[in-house]
Amino acid sequence: MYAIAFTQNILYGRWKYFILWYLKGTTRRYSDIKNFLGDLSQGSLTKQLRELENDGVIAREVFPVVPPKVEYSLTEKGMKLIPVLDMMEAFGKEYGEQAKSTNDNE
Amino acid sequence: MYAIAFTQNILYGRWKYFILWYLKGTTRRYSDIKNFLGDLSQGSLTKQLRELENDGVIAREVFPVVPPKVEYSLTEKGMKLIPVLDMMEAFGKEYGEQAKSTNDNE
DNA sequence: CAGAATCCGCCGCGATACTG
DNA sequence: CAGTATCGCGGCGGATTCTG
Repeated sequence: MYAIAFTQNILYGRWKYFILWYLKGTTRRYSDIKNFLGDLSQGSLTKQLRELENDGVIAREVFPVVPPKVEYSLTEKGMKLIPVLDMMEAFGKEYGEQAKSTNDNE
Repeated sequence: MYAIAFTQNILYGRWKYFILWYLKGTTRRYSDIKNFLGDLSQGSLTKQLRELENDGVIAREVFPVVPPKVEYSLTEKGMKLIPVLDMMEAFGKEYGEQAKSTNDNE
């Protein structure tokens, strides 16, 4: 049961789910991720990315070019989290959408 | 994709996962849950339970007896979250235990 | 472009005390 | 036994500024 705590700890963070979701099956640049998430600051994003990297679920590749270029992708370990995301999305689709029929603020 | 946010919001909380996990397939009393989780205070537990109840994933039944008795159980909606918990547990079992062999930083 | 470093506000959570 | 009410802290996340 404490296995859940381990997983929860990795995913605990406001943007972790979205980052992983966005990296699903693709490699993304730092600016792409930031642009996708939109609302968060660079400091927060970098922090979340570092944590995910430290937990071994995403990989960070730096290209030594003049305009800095850094790409992020899921590791093997990170891909194992996709089923979790899929289950969460399925649940949200079943129960979440109907609640925002005429209400779509924010 | 915002469906994930919906699910995340329901599960966001330090003890939500454990509470749902503990209620999986069973009805439990308030004191049972508290005893199971151990470390948290009554105030925190009640708050988490109220939130879960408000989100419609657990049901609360009060028995009007002299020593108060309240039982909690998963609703149909709550049972739909079990796959998420199972996926998280599977991931944690695969990666969590082996990682804590000799490494215990912070 | 992709950070690092710093400061700050919020609130989630815990501790405590009190109640029916 | 199962709460409610209040207070306070710690830590996450956000905003800003500065770098290579």
